[in-house]
Amino acid sequence: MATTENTGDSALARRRKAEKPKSSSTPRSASKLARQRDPDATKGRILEAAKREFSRAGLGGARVDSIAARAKANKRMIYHYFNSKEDLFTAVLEDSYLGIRAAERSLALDGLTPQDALDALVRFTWRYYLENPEFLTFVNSENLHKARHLRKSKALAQEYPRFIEIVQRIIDRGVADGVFRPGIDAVQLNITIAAISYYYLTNRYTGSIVYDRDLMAKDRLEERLEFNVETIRRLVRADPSA
Amino acid sequence: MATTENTGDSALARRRKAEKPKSSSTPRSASKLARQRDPDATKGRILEAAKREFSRAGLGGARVDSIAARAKANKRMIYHYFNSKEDLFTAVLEDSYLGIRAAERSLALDGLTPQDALDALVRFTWRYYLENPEFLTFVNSENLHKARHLRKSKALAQEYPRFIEIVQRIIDRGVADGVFRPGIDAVQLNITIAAISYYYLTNRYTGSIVYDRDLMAKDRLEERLEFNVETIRRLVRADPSA
DNA sequence: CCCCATCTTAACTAACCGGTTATTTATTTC
DNA sequence: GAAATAAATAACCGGTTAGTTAAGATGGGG
Repeated sequence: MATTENTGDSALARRRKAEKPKSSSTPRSASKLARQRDPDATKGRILEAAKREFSRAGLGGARVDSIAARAKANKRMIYHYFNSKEDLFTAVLEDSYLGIRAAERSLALDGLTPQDALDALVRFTWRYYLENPEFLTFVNSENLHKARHLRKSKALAQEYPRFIEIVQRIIDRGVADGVFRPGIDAVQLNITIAAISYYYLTNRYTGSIVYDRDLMAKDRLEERLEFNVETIRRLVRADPSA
Repeated sequence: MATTENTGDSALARRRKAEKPKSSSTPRSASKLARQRDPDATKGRILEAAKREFSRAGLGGARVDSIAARAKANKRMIYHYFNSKEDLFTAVLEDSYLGIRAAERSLALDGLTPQDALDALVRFTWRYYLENPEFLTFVNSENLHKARHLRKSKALAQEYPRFIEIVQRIIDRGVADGVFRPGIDAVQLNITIAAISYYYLTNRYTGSIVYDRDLMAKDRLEERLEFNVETIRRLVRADPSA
């Protein structure tokens, strides 16, 4: 669990922890019920609450009042810090995306053999989706809205190229070593690695009915992960003919 | 295209076409603006309109007024025939599910070699999702709601067992012939076949941004389909050791 | 110590939305 | 052909929702 380093904190919360023991340590009047001011904390609580609410019901189903209540903030604060419901959704999306990328970078795959690196990436993807199911909901929601928010996000634009390079490097090393077959497209492979975990987990409810098994039972989850590792191994394996 | 036999008609519409030249062919008073009565047609129009509206915006985002307008029916008719928005969604879901199963049955895979049958199933799955994108939206929407509607549907309960048998039979034949490796779980294989098409197509919008390519360009689609066929072939292939 | 930008709150509103009521009109039944 | 039934319509309702107003609280800078 700790391996993915996901603490449930938003990127904003992470930043705050690291950089800010600034706001004078002992608030003068911690007396009574008078709420202390802490803009960063308020903003952070709103973002975290929004994450949960958007995850629960999607962009359309989420209620701004619920977010405010959950964040223990006044609704006006949401509009003060995030301008609109859609902009708040965009912020959540960005934070979430940066979260998975940060976790991915911490894997240090370059130190592993190509096969181990690929296995590790498959296992990481599975684990991350399993432990952060809201990420799947956001991606679904965003696609329902034709990526309207993602398209406008400048913050993420620079992340994409770096991201596909991870898989490309593994493939290149594997082909050079002769353990992977040549000609594998990095994008197709990456999509496939995501797909086999994503589909199983995002469709956990209908899947459990259609296939008449509890897809989320512990044994079933382990079984699926091993199946996925095997699927990708076979996909990249060099043909024994040569 | 015609191969999947999908005409865009609902199951209800299909039934009506086949069984009902009953309602006397020439309506007596087609005069003026007086709206003719046609319960089946009205119900069918509502279902079709609901399909489009739910597909556009999901259960939460769909507007009952929009459905009524699109169906050229009075809103009250929706409640007359379908009781509630949620029941209407359930009806759409059932119709959609029966649609893909009907198309699947018409494939007649038992007449093919195991390898050809599996290829055909992969191609069918891809084509069906591509031509009926609303199906993907419904599954997503339903999972966001934890399969609340699907669970209650009696009409579909009997479909599920028959459905997994299709893949199981292909596997059994392939293993018997020695072309497939033994020990492949039919459910895992089926999930994987669905996953590699589903993920690519349902995440077409975010995917096109993240991977910086138009995933829906004609060449890209063909490329992906062939990649998927190859992925499944390698997954089931008997190991050359024996 | 006081000004003033920033943070925070409660109350408000205009539009929307799922569902209903009351009524009319067409079709079937006997 | 009258009574009964089913289909269709328009107008309406109560509750909800995203977003706003206006005013007060707070605290850092001068």
